[in-house]
Amino acid sequence: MTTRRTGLREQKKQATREALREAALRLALTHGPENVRVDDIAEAAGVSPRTYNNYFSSREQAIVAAVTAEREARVAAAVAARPVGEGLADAVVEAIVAQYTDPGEHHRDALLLITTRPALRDAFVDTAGAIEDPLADAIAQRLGDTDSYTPRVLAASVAAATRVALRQWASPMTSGLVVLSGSLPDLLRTALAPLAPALDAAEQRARQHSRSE
Amino acid sequence: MTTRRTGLREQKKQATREALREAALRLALTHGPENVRVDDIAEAAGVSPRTYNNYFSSREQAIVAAVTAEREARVAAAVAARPVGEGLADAVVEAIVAQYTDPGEHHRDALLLITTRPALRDAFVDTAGAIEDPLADAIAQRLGDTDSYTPRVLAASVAAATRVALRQWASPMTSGLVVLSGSLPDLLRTALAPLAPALDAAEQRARQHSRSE
DNA sequence: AACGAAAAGTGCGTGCACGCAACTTTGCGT
DNA sequence: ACGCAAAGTTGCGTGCACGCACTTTTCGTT
Repeated sequence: MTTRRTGLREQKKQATREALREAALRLALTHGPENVRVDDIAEAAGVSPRTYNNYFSSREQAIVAAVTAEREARVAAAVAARPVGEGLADAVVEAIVAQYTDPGEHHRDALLLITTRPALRDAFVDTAGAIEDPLADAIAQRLGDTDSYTPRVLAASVAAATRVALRQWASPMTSGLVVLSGSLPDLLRTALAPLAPALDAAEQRARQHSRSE
Repeated sequence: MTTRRTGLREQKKQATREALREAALRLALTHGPENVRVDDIAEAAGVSPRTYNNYFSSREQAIVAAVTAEREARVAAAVAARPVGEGLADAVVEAIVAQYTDPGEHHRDALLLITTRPALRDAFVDTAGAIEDPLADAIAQRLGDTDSYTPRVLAASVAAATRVALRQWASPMTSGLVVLSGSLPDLLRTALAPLAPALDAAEQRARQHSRSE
């Protein structure tokens, strides 16, 4: 046994996953989300309805996945790729902002749809939780701390702050008195700022720890 | 109009809610969670199945609620009740630990059941999210900061750290090599510790701000 | 090349969540 | 005391999530 997760299998699996989420988004855009049934998505993707449910556990999840696909892995990779001289707080913030910054906006209409419907909005906000585990690994790597809860707590907090920013960004900008939400990168920086002291403190402790042993 | 949320209505509502969660827990304990249908819970509580679903959106939620009822409000109240001289980080940590520390363990068997079944375990861990909004209000109160995202981000982070602690505590203590999880208060303090710098820094900023205006 | 185990896909059946549209209860204003 | 508006309850119908058992596909091994 060499590498479990070998080629053709995983490849087809990813193809099916992509076909499903693309079909879900396309149908949601053309007919409106509430007029798309699971069977339609499955049929459009060429699989059985039961198989659809092996990949996504809700219609909203499938639709939103077309926009947020693989973001969790990219965030973790982005953190790992940051220069070692950079502080942990900056590294995390920049990595997240980069991944949520819009690259040309292929999905402009999709995002409009998502922010419009509450159910999709919720599903979209919840995707922030997916970065938690990969991010915890990346932070643990940076801190050289693989056996305490600190990386997990920090990653969970970062994910939580990201959720706050996403919810604000996607929320109907309460018309009357309140300001209309700024750009997503600005919101993310603002939401993540309060966590910087915690991230930096963890880094300090990690340094001291590695120096003393 | 004085106090919306007047007496008899809300009273009955709470009574129904309590009847439902008590019934759910009792039936789950006697017959096992997977042998309890929604209709059974509703019937035992004396309401229609449809009404059950107006209160809880899953069987697991109802069962777990019997143990975690009103915890969110109590956490917020506990934070508010802490002496003003105390640092924010200490206030929050002590408030949470106090609310999750077991008062006599009425629910010992219930907790055993919850930690045993994965579905119940997940629902239990998720209840930590409920403290987010009330805690945000309490923190905003303490900081005198009602218009920035900081309280919401801090509250969300605290909730996230709490989730980490709960998950660890309720997790099957992977038999073999890994240590068995410590007491819940200890776990909570450990999980919340990395956030102390962020909480204290926010408090510092709040003080400076109020001094300069 | 053939075989056997593991993994992915499928069909079926069951219980459930939730929108909707009555209907009943509560409580405030007069 | 009365009546109306708001809040809560209920039954119905629809689509869905998911466990289970079975078929098909993939892939390492001999």
